[in-house]
Amino acid sequence: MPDNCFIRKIKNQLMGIKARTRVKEALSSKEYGKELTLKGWVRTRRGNKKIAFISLNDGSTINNIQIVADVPLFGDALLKKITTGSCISVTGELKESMGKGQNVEILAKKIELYGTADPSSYPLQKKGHTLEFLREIAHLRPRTKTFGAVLRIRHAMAYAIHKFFNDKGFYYLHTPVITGADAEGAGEMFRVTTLDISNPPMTEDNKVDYKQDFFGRETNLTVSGQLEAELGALALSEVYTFGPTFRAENSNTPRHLAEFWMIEPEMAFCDIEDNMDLAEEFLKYLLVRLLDQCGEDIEFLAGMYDEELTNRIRHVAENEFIRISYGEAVDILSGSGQKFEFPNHWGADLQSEHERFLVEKHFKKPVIITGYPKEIKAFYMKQNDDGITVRAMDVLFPRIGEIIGGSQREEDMDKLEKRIKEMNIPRDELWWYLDTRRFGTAPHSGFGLGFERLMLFVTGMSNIRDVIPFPRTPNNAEF
RNA sequence: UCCUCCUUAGCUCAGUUGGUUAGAGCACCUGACUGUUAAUCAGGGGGUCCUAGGUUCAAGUCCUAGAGGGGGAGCCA
Repeated sequence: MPDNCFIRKIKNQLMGIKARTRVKEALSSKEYGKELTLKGWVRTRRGNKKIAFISLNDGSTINNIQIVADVPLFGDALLKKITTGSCISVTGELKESMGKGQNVEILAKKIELYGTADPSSYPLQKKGHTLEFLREIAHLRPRTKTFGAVLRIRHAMAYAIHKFFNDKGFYYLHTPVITGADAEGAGEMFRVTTLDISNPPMTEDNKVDYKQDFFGRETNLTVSGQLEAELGALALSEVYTFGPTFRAENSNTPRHLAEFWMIEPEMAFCDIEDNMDLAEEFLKYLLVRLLDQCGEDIEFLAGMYDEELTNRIRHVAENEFIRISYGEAVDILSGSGQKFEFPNHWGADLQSEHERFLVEKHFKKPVIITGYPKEIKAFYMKQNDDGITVRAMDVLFPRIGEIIGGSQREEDMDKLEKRIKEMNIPRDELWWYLDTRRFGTAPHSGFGLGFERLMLFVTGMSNIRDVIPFPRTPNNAEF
């Protein structure tokens, strides 16, 4: 019977990696006396003439492992080069630690220096840095505890999203990143072109001649995969997308990115109630999994940035979401006695302050609001019989506001066409979308979850630029 | 895009009613120290006070414009 170590060796060989133990594995091992090889980046080195202590991290866990090096054995020259930020390989014996602060350590027998990091120019110090400063060195910030934690959580959430939908029988649909449609009206778009923008070909009536462009037409980066996801749902029944999304809005807020990731499930034979059920189950699933799998990282972020983080996650995971109509929300707001900067009235969209009041003060739970006036929502949303509201739903979370926006879709060809006309949407560009209503239409629903909004909630970070590795915002596309 | 606050050493910041040579902590460099825990102790080097104008005998400090950043708002996910 092969032991775990043997299996790991085989796995590592398959991956083309020489046998190496990850820091996470070493820290939880009790095989004292065993010789291990660890590789990683140095967080700090301290000590005296006789003995040196090196904190090593390889990103497998938030915790560092302590390497103990006998100074005479390795020599001053080598140890002096092992500074914060340098990369080393250490082979040594796993030991119970004599010192406080860690259970195990590695007594080094061999140290190989892969890469030095000049201490006078390496920007990361062992002291804490502000998040604003770290944004300027986004190429190095994954080496900090905070961003290590955030990126591990980001991975865990992305994986959990795929697992949730896969286990429910959804198919992952790859919708296009480059789109020819500018119909959804979800926001300003980034143009995609290979034309020489300083000297584009012109038509006779002095307009840019996109017929000569790469695709023979105007194209943009997608603002949503929803319309294409509907095509998938009306064939495979349940699909979801999970991909990059682009908005060229000049939004300068801690909640907006020009490039972000969105998850959009779309389900045939599904009404607005089923849609809300799925959204709630989905979010709770992710939170439970998060607490189960990312405990140490969450604990660190809670201690560092947000004392209430764990409680808030648990509270949302364990409580029913409140479900109210737009009309009820308006009544609660006007009857609340609360003074708002922008007083609300029926027909106007809810302001951030209104959403926060409902979620954080009035209900103290996530709230799902449905039945918005059709005037303030998109053309594709299913119209209610009252003729004035649509089956939209917004899921509002504490701290971050709208985390999900969705709806039951209008499957009736006549109603949909009428709405397209009323809202002046170019019908010709949507012939393929309308075809699904011509041929075998079906009731269906879906929603969009902003991945980074979810990340804000689960990490306790307060700026969306700190939950994506390389944020793109107005005036910033470095790295 | 609007409102508001900020920008001084590598980092985080102090700098009085405008007044000599702009400071601190950490980091860095040198040295000391036999098990450290963001090690400790002693010493040292380090400045385009965001940029450009202006007011003044004198500007880090006051005024104007611009750039960058934070927070709030709008748009939204």
